[in-house]
Formats: sequence, C-alpha cells, structure tokens
Amino acid sequence: MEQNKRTATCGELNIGDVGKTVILNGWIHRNRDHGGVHFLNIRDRYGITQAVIDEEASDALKSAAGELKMEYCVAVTGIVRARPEGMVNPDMSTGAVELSITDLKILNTCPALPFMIEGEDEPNENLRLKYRYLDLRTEGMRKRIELRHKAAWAARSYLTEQGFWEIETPTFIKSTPEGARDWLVPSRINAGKFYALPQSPQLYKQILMAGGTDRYYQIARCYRDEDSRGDRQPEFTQIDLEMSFAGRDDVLKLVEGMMARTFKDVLGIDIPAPFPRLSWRDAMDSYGSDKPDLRYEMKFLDFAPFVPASDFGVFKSVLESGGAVKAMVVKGAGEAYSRKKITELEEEAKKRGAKGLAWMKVTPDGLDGGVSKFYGNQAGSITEGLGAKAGDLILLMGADWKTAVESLGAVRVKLGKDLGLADPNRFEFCWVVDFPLFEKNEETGAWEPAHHMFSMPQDRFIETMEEHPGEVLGDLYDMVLNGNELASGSVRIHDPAIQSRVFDIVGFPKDEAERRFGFLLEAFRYGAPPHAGLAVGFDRMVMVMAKMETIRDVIAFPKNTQGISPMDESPSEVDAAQLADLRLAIVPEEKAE
RNA sequence: GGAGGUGUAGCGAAGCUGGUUAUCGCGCCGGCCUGUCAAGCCGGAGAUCGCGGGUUCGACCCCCGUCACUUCCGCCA
Repeated sequence: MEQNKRTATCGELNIGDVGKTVILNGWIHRNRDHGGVHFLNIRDRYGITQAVIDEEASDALKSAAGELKMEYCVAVTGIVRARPEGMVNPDMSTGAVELSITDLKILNTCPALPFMIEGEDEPNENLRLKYRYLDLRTEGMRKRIELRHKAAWAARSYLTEQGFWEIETPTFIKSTPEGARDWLVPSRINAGKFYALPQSPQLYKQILMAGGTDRYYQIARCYRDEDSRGDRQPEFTQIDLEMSFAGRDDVLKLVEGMMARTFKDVLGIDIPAPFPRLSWRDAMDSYGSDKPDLRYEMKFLDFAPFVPASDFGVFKSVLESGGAVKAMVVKGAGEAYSRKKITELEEEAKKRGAKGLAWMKVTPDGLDGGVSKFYGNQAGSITEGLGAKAGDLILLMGADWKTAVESLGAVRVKLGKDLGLADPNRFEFCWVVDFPLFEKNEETGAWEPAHHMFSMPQDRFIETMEEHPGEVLGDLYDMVLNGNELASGSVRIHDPAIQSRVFDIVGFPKDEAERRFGFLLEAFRYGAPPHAGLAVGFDRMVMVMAKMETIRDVIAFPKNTQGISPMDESPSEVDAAQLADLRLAIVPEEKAE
C-alpha cells in the first residue's frame, strides 16, 4: 500500500501525474476556506501546489483543515487530479492540477506572523533580518541563495578543470598591517596574545606558491573591521586564487574564462571576452572612477581649449594653477534638468571636494543659462568640439585634476541612476590596469602603498623606482562590472631584494617587516616562483547577477549596517568569567578615549 | 568621526498651515460562503504617534536633545 504513495515536491506536479497518490511536505502558503470547498496552497522550496478539500470530504478532515493557519508545516496526502474546465491557473507552474486531499497531518503550528510571506508590502530590512528564517521562505531570497550556490559551483568546476586545487588557509592568523582594521581573537592559552581574522588569505596563498602548489583557489571568508556599506560586510566571501609562473595576462584570461563560465551556467548569458582594458589614468580621466560603469557612455571631454578665450575667471585660474577643466555632455537633458536638479548634481560633486558645478544648455540658437554668457561667443566650436546638440546639457568642472574627475565622476554616476541609463539587464565588464604603485599621503608627505606592499612594480620602473615613486605603475588589475569593483589582484613580488626596496620607499622598517611577516620573506628566499593572482568579491558578483542593490540580499545571514545580527543579537557582552580567563578587562566608556 | 533620510496598531502606509473619536490596505479574532488562486461578504479587537524635554489654551505636526534603522562622505590593499 505504501509503495503506491510517494513524496512529491510542490513544484513538480503536472498533468502527467494525474491519478497518482502523493504526499506533499510543505507550508501553508495561502488558506482559502469557501465554506464548502477549501483550498490550500502548499509551498516548499520547489514551488506551490494547490490542494483541495472537497465538500464530500470527511468531517474529520474538514475539521482538521479548519485548524490550519498560514505557515503551518504540514504533510498532505492526496490524489493528483486535473483542475476542472476553466479553473487552470496559467500563472502557476502546477496550475493545471490540484491535489485532492485524503489525509492531512499538521507537523508544526505557527503563530501570527510578524510579516506575510510574499505579502503585498515588503517589511523593513531589519525585521526581515530578525526573522530571517521567514524571509528565507520568500521566493526572492530562495532564488538568490540558489543563484549563489550555482555561482560557487560554476566557479569551482571551472577552476578545478583548469588545474586549481581548493585549499583552506587558516582563519586564526597573525595580525598584519594591511590597511583595514583586523578583527582580533584573544588567545586563552596564550593570554595577552591575539590572533587576527584574515582580511584575505593573501600571505598564505603566496606561501602556497612557494610550496609548489602552482594553482590554488579558495572560496574564502574574509574579515575587515571597517564601517559597513550596502556592498560591504564585516565578513564576506572571496573567490581567492593564485597562479605560479604566471603574469598579468594569464590571470586576466583565466578570470575572463571563469566569469564567462559562471554567467553562462547560472544565467545562461554569453559574456564576450576578452574584456576591454582601461588604464587607471584613462578610467579616471574619462569616467572619474576606477570602477566605471560602462553601460552608458558620457565620457569626460577636455574643456581647456575653450577657457582662454573666455572671461570666466574661475576656470582660467584653475588652468593657471595646473588643474583641469572637464566637460560632460548629458544627451537630451536640457529640458529635464531645471536649476534645482542641477543643484542636486552640484551637491553630489561638492561631497567629493568640488567647489561648484558649472553648466549650460544647448539650444537651436546656441548656448543658454548657467555660464553660457561667458562662452556664447564660442558656441559653435564648443558644441562641435563636445559633440553636443540642441537639447543637451553641458556640465563643466574645473579643479585640480583629481578633484575635477572624481567629483564629475560622482555626478556621472548620479545621472546614470536618475536617468535610468544603467540597464539592469546588461553586464559590462572591464579591466582597470596600470594603477600607481605608490600614493603620497597628503598630510605626512610620505609614500604609501596604493594597494598593498606585495605588488610588483612594472618592469620598466623597477630600476629607477626610488627616483619618482609617484610615477611608478604597478602590475595591478581590478575587474569592474557595471560600476562595481568585482575583483582585484596583482603580480606579486617574489624577489626579496625588490620587496626590500618597496619597504624602503614606503618607509616600512625592516625590523617590523621581519617581525610581522618574516615568514613570508623567508619563504621568498627559498626559491619562490614568480606568481600572480586575484580575488573576486563573491558577494558583490552574486549581487550584480541577482540585480540587487545590497550584498545583504545575497547572504543568508548578514549583519545590518551597525554590524549587528538582529536575529541572534550578536555581538553581545560576555560574562566576567570568560573575560577573566582571557585576562581581558572592559574599560568603561567614560574612561576610554 | 561627519552629512542626509526614515521612525504612526503585528506589517505597509495616510494624516495638509498646530484643534480629527488618529485614517486606509494587509494580517489577526468571530461569522457567512462549492471553485478560489492577493478569494469574497459581514462584524470585531488591536496605537503611551521611537524615547525624553520644551513652546502653546492645545503637539503625530513646531523647537531642543536622544535612540534605532538606512544612504552617502571619511574609512575600506
């Protein structure tokens, strides 16, 4: 008798199953009691199936069904039957059939819900996080978690086929000065000493290369004690990889293949490779960002040629002091952008240090509004030079080069959003390469590593890099997708002599280097191979694939922006005995600095 | 560390320029209903308007402070 019944999922039943007796395990998604006939939508991970208790059902069954509330966990047994003529629901994958219930078992009950599963209104995020187990029952979360799994699976398959080994590296490590703050873990056995949680497996993967591993990857949890953002969590996941006897182009080619494979397997989308490459300088100069969104054009143009012949003093003095004047043409925005909306754009620019944002509109008769009175006499050559047409808005930014491009870049991003230029269905990858290796700290005047201290200067700079550190370009590369920095990597230094010179340039004391990561430098002395690698921000990648705005929506149990998990209320205080064990004491707030 | 936004029944929102019995939808509770699928109809309960202070005859509304959430800047190789 039992062999005639089988467990089915709520997503699989269709017209071919008519006549079968099946058991559905799931949750009461919707409950529609019509008095005579009673409909139940049973939901599980696979879908929703309508189950029916007919007028003719036994009183026992009817009264059991009367107990049901939303999200009760149930096992229903019944016979699959075709829905009556005209009752097929074309919006449901199982809409041609329904289950005529013969037996109903309540596996667990559920109180009134804090929010409805798949309700008309989305509850606020903190409530979703507090009841994440309910949120995970929604189709959206379920699909995103599935997508994440598939993306990890695709990456793993690809890298395995390419000869990579997945190797786990420690998550209790030595604190290293990498820029971001380390999370610290106190050691009980070695009281007074701390492990750090890794910001990335960087040092270990380089040591794996020294260990002859050749090709390593890891889907690695990383930890950074910095303020949260929509795309930043205190713990996050990277696809971390490293290759020996490889240079930049080997890594880029491999990762292009990995992206193509992942997008094909998960979304069925063909990603054309190779990806366009932009130098850091060109990316900044044309888009004002080292992670440009290439789904829309709006490249910056040089406005300097038009400055000398005008009386607009601001731009003149900018050029005299060695700055830049950049123009951006916003197609067809002349009408839509009132003074008020332009002020909003200006605010965006001011956040990045700009003093203002100049503008003018192109009309059939020339230039109008804003600074047009200074440039009207050059209207023809300006519109021609910038490729602007009647109806366009011209935005102008003058400042030192960095401030000019970065602030206009912020305006470009805001326009992209406001005007809906960023098509969510497009995926535009690019590489940004040739980053400067060193950056001057404006306050101290000291040279600092722009990325980290283990990245290789490009060959042509090595011999003389001490002379002009600011001009040295590194073998560094970022992968960018739709304005998101999705991956970052570099060719690493494997030569202790070069490493030592880099330490000198950034003023990193030898003895401290020895103390902090002497083990790595030591490893390099023992025939370490040249190597290069990269790490993909896995959460961000999945976020973009899922067309979400925040990585919290693609992480099963994220922290909120305050670093708190509303569900389990971590972080929490610990009791005195635990602290005593660790020989730690809490400094009262008023005494702390 | 800084700037902006939000906070009104379990949930999502409305509440105008200071005077309302604080409104609506969903959910919840009770009743009716043989075909719904966001079921429908009738009835009901449920709100110290985030918290504290102030101005005022009178505050959801104005002011000050504070807390929470959130976006952005700083920060984040």
